[in-house]
Amino acid sequence: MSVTQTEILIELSTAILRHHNDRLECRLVGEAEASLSKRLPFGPFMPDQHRTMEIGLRHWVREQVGVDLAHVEQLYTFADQGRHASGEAAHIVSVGYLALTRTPEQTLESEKQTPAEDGDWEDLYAFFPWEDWRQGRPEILDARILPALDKWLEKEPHAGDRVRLAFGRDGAQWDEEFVLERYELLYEAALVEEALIDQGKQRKHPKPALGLALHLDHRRILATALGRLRSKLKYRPVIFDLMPSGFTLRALQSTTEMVMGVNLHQQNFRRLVEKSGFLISTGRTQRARGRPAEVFRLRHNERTERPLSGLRVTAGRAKPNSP
Amino acid sequence: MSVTQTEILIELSTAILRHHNDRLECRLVGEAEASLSKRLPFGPFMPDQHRTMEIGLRHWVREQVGVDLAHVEQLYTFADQGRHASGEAAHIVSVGYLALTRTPEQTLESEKQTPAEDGDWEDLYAFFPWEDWRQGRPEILDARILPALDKWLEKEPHAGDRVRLAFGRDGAQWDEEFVLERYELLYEAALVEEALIDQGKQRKHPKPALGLALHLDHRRILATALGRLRSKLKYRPVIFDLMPSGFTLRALQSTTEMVMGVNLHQQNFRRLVEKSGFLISTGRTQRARGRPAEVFRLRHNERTERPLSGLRVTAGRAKPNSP
DNA sequence: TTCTTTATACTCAAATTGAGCATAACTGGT
DNA sequence: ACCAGTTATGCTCAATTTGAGTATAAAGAA
Repeated sequence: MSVTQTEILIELSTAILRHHNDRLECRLVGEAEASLSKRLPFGPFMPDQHRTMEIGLRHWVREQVGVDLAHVEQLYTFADQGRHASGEAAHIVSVGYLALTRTPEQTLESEKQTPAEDGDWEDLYAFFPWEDWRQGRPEILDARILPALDKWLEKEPHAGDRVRLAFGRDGAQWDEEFVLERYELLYEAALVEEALIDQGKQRKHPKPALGLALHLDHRRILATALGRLRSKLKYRPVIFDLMPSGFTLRALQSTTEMVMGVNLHQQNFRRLVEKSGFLISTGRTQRARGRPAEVFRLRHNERTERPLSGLRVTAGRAKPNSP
Repeated sequence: MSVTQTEILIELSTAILRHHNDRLECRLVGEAEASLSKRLPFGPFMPDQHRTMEIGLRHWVREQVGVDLAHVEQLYTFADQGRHASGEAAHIVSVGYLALTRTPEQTLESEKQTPAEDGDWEDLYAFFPWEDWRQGRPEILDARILPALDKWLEKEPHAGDRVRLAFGRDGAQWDEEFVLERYELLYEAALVEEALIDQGKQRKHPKPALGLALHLDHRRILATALGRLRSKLKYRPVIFDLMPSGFTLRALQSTTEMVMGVNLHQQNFRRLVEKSGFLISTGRTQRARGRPAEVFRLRHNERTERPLSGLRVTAGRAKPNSP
């Protein structure tokens, strides 16, 4: 059995997320110079130096970013032709990872300004504005996305059902986990900038782009990351890997809402969390504007491995914060 | 940024599952000759010839196995050193896939003998006897696995909590999704044959092995596949990709039980499925020993993409079939 | 006919979920 | 000190879902 003709190069790319500045943020590297935008932290997998890919990944993250990773999870391996600049000597296979990092410590209201070392953390929803339903249904959906998809569907009617399910039309429910499916459809319909670039077309901005673009397929990896995280929240306690050691229930809820992109019923969220038994009260209390809140911490925080059951949050019919 | 020193070779390996002969079966290839046992269907990824890895995978499956794949899903990419025979020129990275294939058609009770072309399909639980709880708690657990793990834990006490959670001891629930976690623990404790081989130790059968071994890390891929399938059943309707076009509710339940490794409450299963709205009755009926059963088929079977909601089966407290 | 077997139909209580209302404990302004 | 605004926490209640049975229907076998 003969061997590959083109040399294969494995690129490890990581979506590193954190909750900071009251946003869900993603770490980016690279100067926003010439050609295209930023990229995820990444580096080649070098089997001679790294026993496993995760070790390699932690190496690159340590080198490019100065953060401790709380949770690391392999997402998907992409090897599509055409997603990477062709004409290169090697064929690039890209292995995407999701990593979560804990908020340093109690971000007090007073010191919200970003410290200098913070480098390049971008609001995750800047890449996917249609995924954030916390203020209600995003206008961009009805104003631009669905009309554009409808126009595309005239040429590609076979995709009608996929659009219907991914974007929750005609009775189908909006499923917040289908982040990747939605992004892929927008890519296929050439509504995101990366699609135009991959097709070699000029960037003739007929309309402003849908969300910020990223290098190569990095936004696809990011979409996979968000979808996976949203899904995983429901059955594994990964949300705590975004929290500092002590936190209020309100902070936990905000983080959850940020990830899920929807608002939750506060009292029911409290009931859910208390019943789950994950948390234990530190005697402390934290004060802000209203009544001071009890500060909790994770029970089993000695163990890094905690394959427990997750939070089972559901979007429910909670009203958006504002009109 | 320089390039890898060792050449990288990507191997695509697929766990192909089907429900046949009243078993959940996995397709194997390769003569059970010299060194080690069978392997999963596999082949190298050749970027010059296959635009995506999935296309490459379908190519190898078509070449080695003569089945139509209903569902194909990428599982995980393994690149651990030491899991593959070292000393080779290239470093092998192994991308594991799960594929489901539909039972050809109504397997009548009368023709249960395996046709000749059936080649090499092995009972999945031959590899993981501790995962099948349909006849009640497998004896192998208390008879051999847990005692051996306890002995191992004396040397590696740090793994105590992982064992507790994976194998459901001291109040922890047995979670049928933790197939991979359990297999990895058995590997680390050197209780499966692959571990001995990877350590270069002689095969000095002190005790019979735990389950059938496979080539390289193929059993790990298979464990990943079973765990993923068990998990996915609960939120996506993948079970139907193991069914023929028409089937009775009892057949659907049996397949589900086979995958989950537990028995379900028949009346509640029926209620669940009916409420889900996936099925539609063909007027037909199928008879066997008792009252004839209605034959159903999937509603949307025109579409291959059906990101709908899944079955949410729970193990409940159903009693095992027999003592 | 009378068993035996399997399918299907209902019932019922316990648990969970979705939504509110009510109260407590602060801050800030007057 | 008092009041308005804000956030946390406690509790209730009805609708739904779940777990587990009991009852009945429709075959084949004895």
